[in-house]
Amino acid sequence: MSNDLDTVFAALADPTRRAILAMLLEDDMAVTDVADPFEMSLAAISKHLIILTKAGLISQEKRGRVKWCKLEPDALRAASVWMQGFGQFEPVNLDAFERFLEVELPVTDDP
Amino acid sequence: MSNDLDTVFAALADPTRRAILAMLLEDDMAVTDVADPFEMSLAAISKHLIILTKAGLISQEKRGRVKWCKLEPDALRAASVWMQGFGQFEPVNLDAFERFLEVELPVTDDP
DNA sequence: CGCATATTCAACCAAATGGTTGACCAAAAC
DNA sequence: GTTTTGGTCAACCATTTGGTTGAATATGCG
Repeated sequence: MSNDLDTVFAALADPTRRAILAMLLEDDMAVTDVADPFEMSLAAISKHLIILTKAGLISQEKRGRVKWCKLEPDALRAASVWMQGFGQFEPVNLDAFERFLEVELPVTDDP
Repeated sequence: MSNDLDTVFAALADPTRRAILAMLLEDDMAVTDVADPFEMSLAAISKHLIILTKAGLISQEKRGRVKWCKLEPDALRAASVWMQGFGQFEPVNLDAFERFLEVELPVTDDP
């Protein structure tokens, strides 16, 4: 039984894609600008964006020759709901979130 | 073991592994009993359990010839925290996040 | 128009993933 | 002891993944 959690979690499993999501958290971006800080080819980033789109994590809208990418947090929320099934979480740990921001957000260092 | 988001999300991306986690939510289980409801081989389930262990989502303890599997929600918690960053706020705002925590998620003791 | 820019497509590649079998080892049961 | 049970290991296989290039397709600009 393959549901959309498969694609959402698989999309989140790649550090490049998580870095892209972090970038889109700040603002909508064109594909070329998303690709800019990464060392890989534009085609590779384009593929990552397609994966994120199929997972519903972002949406892409073409205006002119520029395709704009926009964060769509609803899919993340769905995954989060799945996790609530494991309801034994302690409340969200702020320290962990801050550590995430320090480690994950500087996308220029991303492998 | 590792709380790396890569391995945690990759582990969660497989429906068999999510089903295993759901089973372990009810109680600790031996490897053979985990494998029982699935149609695949015991070796395949054993591999899935190793992946879950490496992701830190479960732990395995051998008592006698039986290896017991136990849910370890810490890694899930880390992933959940990561997702909260996207689900709740448009621009990441730590102050707002902290305020949100105080209002919406009052700290309680370990359940 | 002619050319640059933005993005994808197609073919290819190496490595990882998810599964299978059969041999193997340790612990328990008879 | 011998056999059964619990579980992993090793080798293999098919498919997917993440990346590369180079060509192709639009769109905008001078």
